[in-house]
Order: sequence, then C-alpha cells, then structure tokens
Amino acid sequence: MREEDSNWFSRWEEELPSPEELMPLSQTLITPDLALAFDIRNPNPSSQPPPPPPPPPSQPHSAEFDSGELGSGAAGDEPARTLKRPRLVWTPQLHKRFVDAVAHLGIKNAVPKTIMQLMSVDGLTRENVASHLQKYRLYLKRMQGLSGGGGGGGGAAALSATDPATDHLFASAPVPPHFLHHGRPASDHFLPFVPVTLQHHHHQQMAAAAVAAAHQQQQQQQFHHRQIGHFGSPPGGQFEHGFLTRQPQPMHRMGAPVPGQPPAYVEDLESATGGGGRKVLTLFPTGDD
DNA sequence: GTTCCAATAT
DNA sequence: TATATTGGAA
Repeated sequence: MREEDSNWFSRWEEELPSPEELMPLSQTLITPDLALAFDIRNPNPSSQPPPPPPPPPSQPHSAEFDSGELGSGAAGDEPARTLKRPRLVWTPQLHKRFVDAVAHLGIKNAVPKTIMQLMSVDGLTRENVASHLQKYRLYLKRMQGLSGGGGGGGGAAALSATDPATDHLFASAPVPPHFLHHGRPASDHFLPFVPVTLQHHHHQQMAAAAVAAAHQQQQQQQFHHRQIGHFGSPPGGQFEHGFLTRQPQPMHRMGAPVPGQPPAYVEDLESATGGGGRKVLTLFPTGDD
C-alpha cells in the first residue's frame, strides 16, 4: 500500500526537519570536569535560581560534589581528567534531537561524530552518541523486519508490533521513513541547516527552573519518570544547571565535505508546534511527580 | 592517527 | 535494561 507510505512521509515531513525545531533546543549536561572547574554548586538554594554561571569568584566549599570523603582509593588528587561521568540518561527530548539530527544528516552522514556536532548538546560525547546510535540502528532494523510483513503500513504496524517495554524511548520519537527504506541522504541538495536567522532576543538566562512535569506534544506515550542521579544534584535540594549550549569547537575538519560547520545556533525559545502550550524544556524531571 | 562499528561489560 | 567500554576494522 503506497498510500500508507506516502502518508508516512507527509507526516514526517511536517514533523521532522524543521530547523527551527532543531535549533532552539538547549540541553545542558554538566560534566564533572566543568562542574569542578567552574565550581558549580548551589548558589541560591532558596527559591529562584536565576544566576547563570557567572564566574564564581569565591568558593566557600565544594558542594556535595567532591568534598572529600571516601578517601580510600585513588580519588582525590586529579579529579579533572579521567573522571568518569555519570551515565547519560537519554530523555525523550534528547532522543528527539538525536533523531532529528540523524534525519537531517541522512544515514550516510549520520555517524556519531556528526550527530554529536549537530546535536550541540553540551557535555554529550561521541561515545554517548555512538552507543545510542548502535541501539537505535537495531531498533530500526527490527522495525524494518516486521514492517515488511503484511501487516499494515509500517507506522501503525510498527507501533503496535513493537513492544513498548522494549523500546519506549524510541517509540517516543518519530522515525524518519526513509530510514526504513533505503540509505539515502535526506538532503537532496538543500538541507544543510539553515543558519538560523539570528533572533534578537534578550534572553537573560535559561536556567531551568524545573517545573511542571514533562508532557510533550508527542503521541500518547507514557514514560517512567525516574530519578536519576546526576552530577551536581544536591540530595536534598533542587537541581541547578542551565548553561550554554555547546559552542562550536575549534576543530579543523579533515576532509569532511559534509554540511558546513555547525553554525553557532543562537539560543531561542521554542515555540510550541501548534499545540498552543509552551513547554519549558528541562533536562531532568523535577521529581514533583 | 582518527573514527566507526559491533561486541562485550557493568 | 540502558548505557559504557573495548577491540578490531576501515
């Protein structure tokens, strides 16, 4: 049934590559390195955490981060390098950005490094993406397998056929149809991100205040909100984070004729996609569930 | 030398 | 289970 297929396309076309949708996302992961280097802690545990991370000139004490303790072992000397980061939790938002990046790049160029660059998530490493990509590919392959059966047209069949318990995360993001069909770059010839038009916005800061529970515009999917142990999360306080999206790193490419450098995306507010509800994108659940 | 990818480990 | 880490290959 081609009709269903085309239907898919239509849907995705709308849902997918909107540069605007892609760019504004601002995720922030604080790496232990940076956290330590900048001494990020809880400057204002009272109510509003408006202060971005200005250069913290003074530091009374290290917060729960290092503080000494647990001296046994070889930890306590040079924390900065070779530090193990906490496991990255792939939130639906993060995954969405991941999928969008892959969709824009096309399967050919969708390799960890490129994906990571386009995602522009601070703290995200190539390994993180690679690992996720591996699993994502398996997911796609699986879907290909059963979408070929006579069931019904891909989407619906795939959705119902896949076990929600097996891949809820993946089910939360739209899957570019061409992924399932053939390896072809989504970009025919025009698609390297459009350097978002600068939007003059006097944003002061975007520290997430961690508010309402997370409900996206996505389909009716349910997620398990789980508390994750993150980096500088005070065990009894609120989380603090909110930073800058990763900036283009001064890296010189070696023969990579792919899309030009990831333009420095300007931060921007995300406008709801017709839903009407504006949502604050926060990295972690507030635990207010 | 770097990055990808699949397998394997935690 | 989900993610990290490893090791071989391009």
